[in-house]
Amino acid sequence: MANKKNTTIKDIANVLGITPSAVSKALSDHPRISVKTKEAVRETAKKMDYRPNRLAVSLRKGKSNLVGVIVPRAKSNFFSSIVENIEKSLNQEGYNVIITQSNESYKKECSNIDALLQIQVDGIIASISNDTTDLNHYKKIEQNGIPLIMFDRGMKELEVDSVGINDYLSSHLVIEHLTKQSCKRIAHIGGYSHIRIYKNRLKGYKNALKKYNLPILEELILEGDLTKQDGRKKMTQLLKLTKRPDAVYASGDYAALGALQVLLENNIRVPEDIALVGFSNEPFTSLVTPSITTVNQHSEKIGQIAAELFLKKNLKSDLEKAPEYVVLEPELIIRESSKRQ
Amino acid sequence: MANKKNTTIKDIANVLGITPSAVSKALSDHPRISVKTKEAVRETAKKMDYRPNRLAVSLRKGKSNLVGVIVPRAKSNFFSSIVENIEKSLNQEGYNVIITQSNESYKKECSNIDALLQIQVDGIIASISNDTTDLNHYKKIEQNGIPLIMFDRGMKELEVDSVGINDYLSSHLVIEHLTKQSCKRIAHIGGYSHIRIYKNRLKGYKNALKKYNLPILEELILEGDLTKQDGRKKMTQLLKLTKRPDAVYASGDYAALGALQVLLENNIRVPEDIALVGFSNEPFTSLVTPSITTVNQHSEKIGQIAAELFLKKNLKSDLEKAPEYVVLEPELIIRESSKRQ
DNA sequence: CTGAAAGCGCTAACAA
DNA sequence: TTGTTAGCGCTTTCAG
Repeated sequence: MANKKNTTIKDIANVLGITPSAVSKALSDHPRISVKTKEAVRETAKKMDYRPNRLAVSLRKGKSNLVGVIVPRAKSNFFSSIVENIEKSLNQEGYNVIITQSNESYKKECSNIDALLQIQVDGIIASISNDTTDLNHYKKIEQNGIPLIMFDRGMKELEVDSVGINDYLSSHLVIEHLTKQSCKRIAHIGGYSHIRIYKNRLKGYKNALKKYNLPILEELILEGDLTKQDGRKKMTQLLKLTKRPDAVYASGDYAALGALQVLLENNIRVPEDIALVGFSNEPFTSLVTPSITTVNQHSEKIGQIAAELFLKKNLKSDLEKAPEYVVLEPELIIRESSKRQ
Repeated sequence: MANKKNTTIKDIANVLGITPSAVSKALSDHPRISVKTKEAVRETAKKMDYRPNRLAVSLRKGKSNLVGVIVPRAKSNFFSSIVENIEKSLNQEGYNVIITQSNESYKKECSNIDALLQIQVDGIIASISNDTTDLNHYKKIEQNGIPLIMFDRGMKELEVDSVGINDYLSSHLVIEHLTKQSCKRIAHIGGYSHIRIYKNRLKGYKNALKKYNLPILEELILEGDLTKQDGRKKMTQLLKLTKRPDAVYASGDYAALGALQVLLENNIRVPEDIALVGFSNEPFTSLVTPSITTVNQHSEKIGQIAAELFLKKNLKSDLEKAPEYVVLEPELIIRESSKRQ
């Protein structure tokens, strides 16, 4: 913080021979201040390079104009694009955004929340880490009386505003596409099912199999953290089966990438022997060979809507209102890894 | 900010029948407070879920315990890994880190700096955007009396603490390797040379060519923003030459990727016809086919050192000290895109 | 239209 | 060992 003393409202007042309160009012364009004074104040403020002390303003107003964002991983293109759009929307409204990442760790998530609450953010926009099952730290946010908005990964136990895509439908699109490629034994590498989106994708997967008269085989349904490592492990496991799958639908692109690597290492042709579909449309899916079919989640939209939900909640400061759930339509992006024809 | 009134130091004082100042001192473990009082205060503080109001503390102390970080792009693995390590180091010291991204835009960089100064961060750790030539906004930071630390991309005009790798040497490693693959016409897709690191890489490139008795050909030296798009453009341009290069050294992995795409689209064999080297060791360089040879910049180290530089400067609050420059050794990672043997 | 004064929550001299 | 007091910079009633 400044060594060189910043000019304060008082300095301006002294220069102009008026009181600090008059300066404050002039600066905030109070109606009962003469135009002449206002102009004088604004002018000397500029001349003296006056910048209001946000700390003081916040302390006084009980509002920091800071919004905290918690993402599981900032590297992921999906999340970073969401963050970008949250920032864009909130900056326009005069908020500054503080980005933190949990690295998929429950512990880091807790400390992030603590840090944000301590900084006195006006609200938190978050996506839950894979590692999180206990939700008490999220309840702290409510207890602080500030809004919480969730995106992508929510939890049914947490009744807060949220935005995400229709995961159930996503699975339907994937399975529909794979059956058209005449796949019959479709495996699913899923995320932890305590997280709603993964649960819904699993549900959609099972339901779609039924719809297309395919059997649901427990040995083909796996659950993990969807990292590249996890994808490798799960694919290796699937290859050990006496009856191998002829398609793999992974609930995340990184897991799909890991699976692809294992397949290629074992000289299994993709998609001819085993077709592959990922989730999230990370940029690398179009870079690898073969390119990976995946589901686009409209990250820009998600960020924007999350910001809007916060603004709405914050404006009304009506935390008791029933939560609003926004659900976007998924889009299947078909690439080489699943196109047999 | 809290609707439900948070407990303050005063509340605790009232409960215990002592004064706020006694509570304050007890909480900060002041030596001249009785152990009994301290215990009582700590206990009721916990019971009442007391959390100090950082705004008030900051206002009072003239120190926010916030450090701002500006990265050109948060998506890039290089930068996100640096940020991760800055966070890790500074959190340990009780600082919270605010991450902002300039998206390689001068304008956004300015507004980021303004935002950070307004939030009253205690220091800023930044890497310059490609788009930036004017440096007045950085001087504002000094004017605010807080330390500025630069990493990776610095500017010679800015005499501040900084950390990066030996770019000059990096180019030498690259050219040495390429000559060993018997490349004779090595093109360079460089970054804007007003940015020091790109200038140094260019210098290293030219110098190494001389060392290996290869001619410096201006038509093989290009300059741009090093995006994938830019890489495509520059590669296309190089292919139009009557005498094509037999190797391309790009100062960034994204540009290398763009170049690779163009090469493959034109059925040019990599590395047999044209060898390719990138810079930064982004994860995708090992994922594409052929995998891309690149330079590892030790991002973890850079983040950690940047944090240390800040702490040192901040501790001494001695902004006048001569700036410290930390230079790390680069490491060439040889992959398929340049291995001819 | 402008000024006086109180106070947001906390800390730190100085007193007692 | 504890209390008193002033004040960080700003906003906001309430008077004038």
